[in-house]
Amino acid sequence: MPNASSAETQKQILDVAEVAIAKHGYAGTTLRNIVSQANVNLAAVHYHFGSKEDLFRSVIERIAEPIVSGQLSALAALEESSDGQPLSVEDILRAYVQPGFDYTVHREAHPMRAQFFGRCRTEPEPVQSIAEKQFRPSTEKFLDALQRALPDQTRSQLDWKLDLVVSSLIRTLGRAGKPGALIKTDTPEDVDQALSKLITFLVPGMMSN
Amino acid sequence: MPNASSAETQKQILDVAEVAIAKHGYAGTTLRNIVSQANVNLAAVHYHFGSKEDLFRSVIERIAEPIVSGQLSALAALEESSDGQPLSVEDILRAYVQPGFDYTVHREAHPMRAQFFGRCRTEPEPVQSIAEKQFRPSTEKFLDALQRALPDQTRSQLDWKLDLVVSSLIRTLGRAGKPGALIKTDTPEDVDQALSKLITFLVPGMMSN
DNA sequence: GCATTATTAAAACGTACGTTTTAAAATAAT
DNA sequence: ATTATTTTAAAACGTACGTTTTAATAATGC
Repeated sequence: MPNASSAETQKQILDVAEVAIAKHGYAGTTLRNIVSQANVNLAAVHYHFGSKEDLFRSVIERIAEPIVSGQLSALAALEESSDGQPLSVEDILRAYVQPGFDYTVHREAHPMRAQFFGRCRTEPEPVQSIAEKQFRPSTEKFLDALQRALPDQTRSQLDWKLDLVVSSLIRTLGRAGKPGALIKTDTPEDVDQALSKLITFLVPGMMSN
Repeated sequence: MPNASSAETQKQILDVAEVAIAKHGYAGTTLRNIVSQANVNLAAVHYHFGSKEDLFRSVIERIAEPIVSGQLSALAALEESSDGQPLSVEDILRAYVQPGFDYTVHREAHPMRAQFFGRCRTEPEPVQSIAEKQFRPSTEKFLDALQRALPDQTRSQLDWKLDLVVSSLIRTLGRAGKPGALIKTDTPEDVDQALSKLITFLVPGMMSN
């Protein structure tokens, strides 16, 4: 029966691990570095999570969940209010991209979170598979929606196009604040404008055949 | 005065290091793993390159050079044959993307090369800076060309757009052969068709304002 | 209160890392 | 041919890794 301080310890480890992995990658992140920043004992990682890889898995799951459920509910809300008419590509992409923007820029989330996602798509196995597995349910539903909106495009075409949308989203979020980036500051106006520009950049390519 | 076998040793180290870093990242790649695969002595790395970081620098430089010079000569050829008329966005993007396709898919280069580029844009410093420095001269020239072709767009807009083009290029190359990827096989027809589809996807967004 | 469990703490385990050192072998120069 | 130099080889250096073990402390159940 876990107590309050146990949950705190776990949260501190997860918080620090998330940023550390985003900054230095999985192999470049050491447990000793994590526990030092988190002010917990080294053995706590194995006690609460089992191993370094299991800790990584927990970090990914915790991060992905709110984004995936945000995407799914945004899509559901769209379909709810459309009364069976096909959705526009722009609306679909917005629903897909918006939660990532919200959770990495607007809200409490650490700005390093986008960097973390970028790493999830380039790190060696099993990191890639673990991350992809987390997002698959959402990806499938959005591909279905895109297929209905763009019936003259093949599924495989939509596959790689949506994959490039994700690449663009991650890159945009990860470069926020850096010189030449689309997102200049983290003010809501800046972020909303950036989101619109990103959508404007992506939608025409999505529709072109 | 280096001899023939010295150059061979260096090449073997560079070849193996390139693939290893692409697969496992900088921190995940060990010198002992490299020299074991390359059949050279551990001390040879420090003797020929100085340190692990210097080796990494050498790998990046060797890979970037042919691509950058390919991009620059393609752009120069375009401007040569256009007699001062503005270039089309499609032609510019083709000149920019083509060398990457050639050197990572068509030719002798290892298919892991695209993965390597992807890593260069996400790995911690100083890796990112080293890589970006290699491509900057080409990037600047292409931004100039895009600015002439799209005078109604701001430079900062072209900045992040071209950056997303690079992201899409790298992602497309890195996923070649995997399920759902744009590049299905490494046959010239497949690759050329994939390049055209990628350009078709990117050009409209590049022009939209 | 006492026994039991859950959690933290500290130390040590074996392994592997990047690097340096020392010496041997191969190559080039005179 | 013999010196001088370059390159390879082997071993060791100090450090740090993920993990395990052992013990102490804090919380819970009866």
